Amino acid sequence: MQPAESNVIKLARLTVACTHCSLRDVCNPSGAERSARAELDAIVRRRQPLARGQHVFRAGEPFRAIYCVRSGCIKTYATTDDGEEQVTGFHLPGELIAIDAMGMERLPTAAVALETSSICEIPFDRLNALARRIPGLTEQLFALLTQEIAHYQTLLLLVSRKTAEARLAAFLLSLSMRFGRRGFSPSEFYLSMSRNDIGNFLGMAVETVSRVFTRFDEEGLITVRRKYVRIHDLEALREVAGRPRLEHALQAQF
Amino acid sequence: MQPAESNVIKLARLTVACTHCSLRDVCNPSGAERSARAELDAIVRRRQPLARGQHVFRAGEPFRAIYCVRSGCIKTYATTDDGEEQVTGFHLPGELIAIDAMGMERLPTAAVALETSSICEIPFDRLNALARRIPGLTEQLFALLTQEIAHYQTLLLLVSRKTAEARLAAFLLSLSMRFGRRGFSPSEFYLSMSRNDIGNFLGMAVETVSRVFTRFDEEGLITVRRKYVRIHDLEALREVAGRPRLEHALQAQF
DNA sequence: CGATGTGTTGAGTTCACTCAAACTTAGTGG
DNA sequence: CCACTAAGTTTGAGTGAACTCAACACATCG
Repeated sequence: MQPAESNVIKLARLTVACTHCSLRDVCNPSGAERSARAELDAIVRRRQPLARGQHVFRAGEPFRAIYCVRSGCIKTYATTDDGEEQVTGFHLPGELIAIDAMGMERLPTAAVALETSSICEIPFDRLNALARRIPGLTEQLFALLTQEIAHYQTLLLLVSRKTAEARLAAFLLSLSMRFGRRGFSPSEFYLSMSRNDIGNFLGMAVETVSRVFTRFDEEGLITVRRKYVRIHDLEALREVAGRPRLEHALQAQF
Repeated sequence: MQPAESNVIKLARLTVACTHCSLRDVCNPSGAERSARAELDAIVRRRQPLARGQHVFRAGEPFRAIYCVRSGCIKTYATTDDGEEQVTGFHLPGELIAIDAMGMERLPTAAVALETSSICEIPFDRLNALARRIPGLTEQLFALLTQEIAHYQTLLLLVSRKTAEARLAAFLLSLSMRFGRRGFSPSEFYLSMSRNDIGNFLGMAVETVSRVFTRFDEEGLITVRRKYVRIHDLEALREVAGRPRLEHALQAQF
């Protein structure tokens, strides 16, 4: 009984991951969606589920494939020459990782599971071969890369122009939206990343992350208890996320 | 006499821009460099020189081409919903702009000349057509995009983990390296961007930019007078650029 | 030669950091 | 099963780097 039920859950989650996958509408522009989708499916490989703390890949390894998260949560991070780490993203089911390595020899970032996670592997050479035959696929890959660039532009703006409160609000809104889009609750979820990871990602100290969480809780915007988060006032959170840090510099722009 | 001399200079600069262009080794991997280069040359269009303050394009315009800076300096910037600006880069001769729009409908960032500048236009549809015939070109375009992503990862790390001094030192080093690579002096150059632009780009107030410049000058690292900069101690500057901001958070990583 | 924009310098303030300690939870072995 | 440990989180106190506001200096230009 237990195994059966767990299978049901797994299948449900896998379906979610597939129908909401970032590669889902890879072939929409061209008419021949059906066959293209089938071909894409054929080259995708399911990998063994990863336990918390296991790496999908490490920085510097040769780049061979891109990956799609099916369930769980994957953290990606870059390491600098002087050993510093910068968390570059948290990836939920349906989202792709290692796309920042397309066209590179080696992976610039590492990826590690924050909880038990399952992923799909899409060998890059086979994807490339497919792209040569399917019109529109290359354009879709370009689009994925430019979306990645847009992600960094947003993040940069967030970190350099916004207060700690605005950053965390934006972070929660981002998670909410992405959970919602994938069929999970947008107002209630568990944070699989530590306060340390959040702080690193948003460029603030762990203590500040913790303090801002409690402040939001006290103000009634959210309820937070450790990993659990419930968003009460989405609109107020949006208002907070918009608050700029450099009032002065902004005035000077106009 | 004057016109002739100015022509000589112009030609020299153009040559610099071409032999050091980012698209220069676009076709190296495949053997047929020569013909590919010629074909690429054929689709490149020279545009009228731009005066200071003139836009190459604005955010939201339909994306049709990527551009290569031949001379001068181009600033790119993103604008958010709430009207805030984020300078995303300064582009020197030989560097490409609008590559963050490849595969998008519309341009996400705007580009404006900071001084009299000349640029090349490479229509994207023709580049795509070329890519279909020349093996390796698509991979090169992917590489350009991932380099752009790497640029943002670096910038993010810089803004979120480094002190104001480290940011400005890194900024100067970046300019120095890029000028040097393009055949200009790596130790002596003019900043065509304002303090405001620098501050915006690096996420710090104008006054701080100014103060750090004078501090570097007093310490003998550089000589700075308005737009003019001369780097005296490259190694010391590298040392400063490496200084992290969050000593605490970093220790917690290990 | 004022005018305007850009850059510099000074004074005071504040937000987020560091250091320190207490508390909570999850995991481990007696 | 519970004490014990380790890791992660929260809370408190004090500090400092970078911000804001304000005034001044310098350059460019009609």
